[in-house]
Amino acid sequence: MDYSDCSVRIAIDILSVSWNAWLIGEISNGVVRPCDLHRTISVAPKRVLTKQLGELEKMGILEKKVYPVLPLKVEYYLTDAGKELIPILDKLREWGDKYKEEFISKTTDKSEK
Amino acid sequence: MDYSDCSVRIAIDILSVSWNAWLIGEISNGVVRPCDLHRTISVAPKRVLTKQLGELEKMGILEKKVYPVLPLKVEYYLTDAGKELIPILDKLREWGDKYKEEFISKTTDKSEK
DNA sequence: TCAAATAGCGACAAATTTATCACCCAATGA
DNA sequence: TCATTGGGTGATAAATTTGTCGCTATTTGA
Repeated sequence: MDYSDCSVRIAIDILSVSWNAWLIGEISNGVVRPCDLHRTISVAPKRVLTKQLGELEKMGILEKKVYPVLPLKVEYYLTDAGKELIPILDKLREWGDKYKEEFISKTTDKSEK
Repeated sequence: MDYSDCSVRIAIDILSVSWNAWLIGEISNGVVRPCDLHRTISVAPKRVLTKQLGELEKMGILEKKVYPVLPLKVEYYLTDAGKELIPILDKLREWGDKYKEEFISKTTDKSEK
């Protein structure tokens, strides 16, 4: 997988990484502090979320705000690039809702290991 | 990564797997025979494309037509579910086109290992 | 008879991604 | 003083995904 300057790939690569889509969704929903994100997406290891938040910031999807108060307060916001991923996530969800059942029935046959 | 009945995830998981997005794109473009797909997506190992075509068929994204002629002729077509991924891929491409430069400049700093 | 084209599979290795574990620092409240 | 909250890191292990290699089969054309 490395048709790396392909526009489609760039977008997919961002959304497909571990918890990114969920993170982006929650942040656009107003859950902007790391500790709250940890609580909300509690199945994801803390370390991983922290790392992803950093990556997404570097990529220009998120913007980090650090308030110089104590206890330290940090917030992440979507950049314009990040905001424009939301309608795409909505489309993906629509597609998923529509075909989920069919999809699950077709792929959950034998194995189940 | 296993919020597995999540609609968004299901769609992303399909598109993010190795050559799937490209395969779907080519097929919707009229490149429907395995041998032609191999030639078109020549950077991808033959074995991998074959496997993915099978997976996409099982998932209900592709439909396989085998013509009982020799030399054996096989064609893959998009199902309705598959066709409905095309506009989403277009949106992803649009997003990528718009933010690609910015993205690349922000992520191609140090490392380069 | 042999090479080439078409379609495909199994087993294993390499690479990448995710997760785990144990830490650091600062400040607050009991 | 000690546990708790909030933010974060480094090293390494586990898991998953991708890729490699070598095969099988059939038929056509040289």
